[in-house]
Amino acid sequence: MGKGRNRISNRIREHRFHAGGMTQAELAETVGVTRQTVIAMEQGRYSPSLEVAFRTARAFGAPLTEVFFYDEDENG
Amino acid sequence: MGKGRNRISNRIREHRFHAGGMTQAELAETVGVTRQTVIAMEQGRYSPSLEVAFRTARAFGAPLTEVFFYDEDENG
DNA sequence: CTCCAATGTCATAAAAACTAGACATGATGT
DNA sequence: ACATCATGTCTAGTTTTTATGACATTGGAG
Repeated sequence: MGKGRNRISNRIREHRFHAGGMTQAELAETVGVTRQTVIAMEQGRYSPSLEVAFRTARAFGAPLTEVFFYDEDENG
Repeated sequence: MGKGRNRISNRIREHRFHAGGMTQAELAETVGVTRQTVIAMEQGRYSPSLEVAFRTARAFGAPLTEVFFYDEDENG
């Protein structure tokens, strides 16, 4: 969907560090995606599929809504 | 992604009816997607993007995790 | 019965997510 | 200096999501 910038933000990085310094590669394997996907996701370059989002949150033992956020502003 | 069946389930239909009989077409316009997307999503034929999932939940005034569910069984 | 709204299907095509591999850089360690 | 790990970039390709439009079915209302 992406006309302009992404309305989705996340705290993947914080969760990785909080999880004892889990690397992007480790997270990727746990989630079942490639390292590239983790990097792009973490940088907010695109919003992942709901399934990947759920598995990512689950990798941290956190609910999805504590890892991903919908920034609502303007036209909504 | 998507080898076997979908691990994502949802209660979109229940929320639609609970929201005073909101139609699929109305939901589609509120969310900003087409009617087809709502139908496929509601039937669980695929897991939507996180952004669409957030907007869908928001259309019901409910948190994402009350509309979409990650069914974890086997090889998680 | 006829009209219409709501749901659903099918096919085609564009856009976005995701994969795979090569390569660059900064930090850390030997 | 050399090796290694973690991060990040780039290009190119596959898969999935999403759009568009045409059409079938069901149920209710006039």
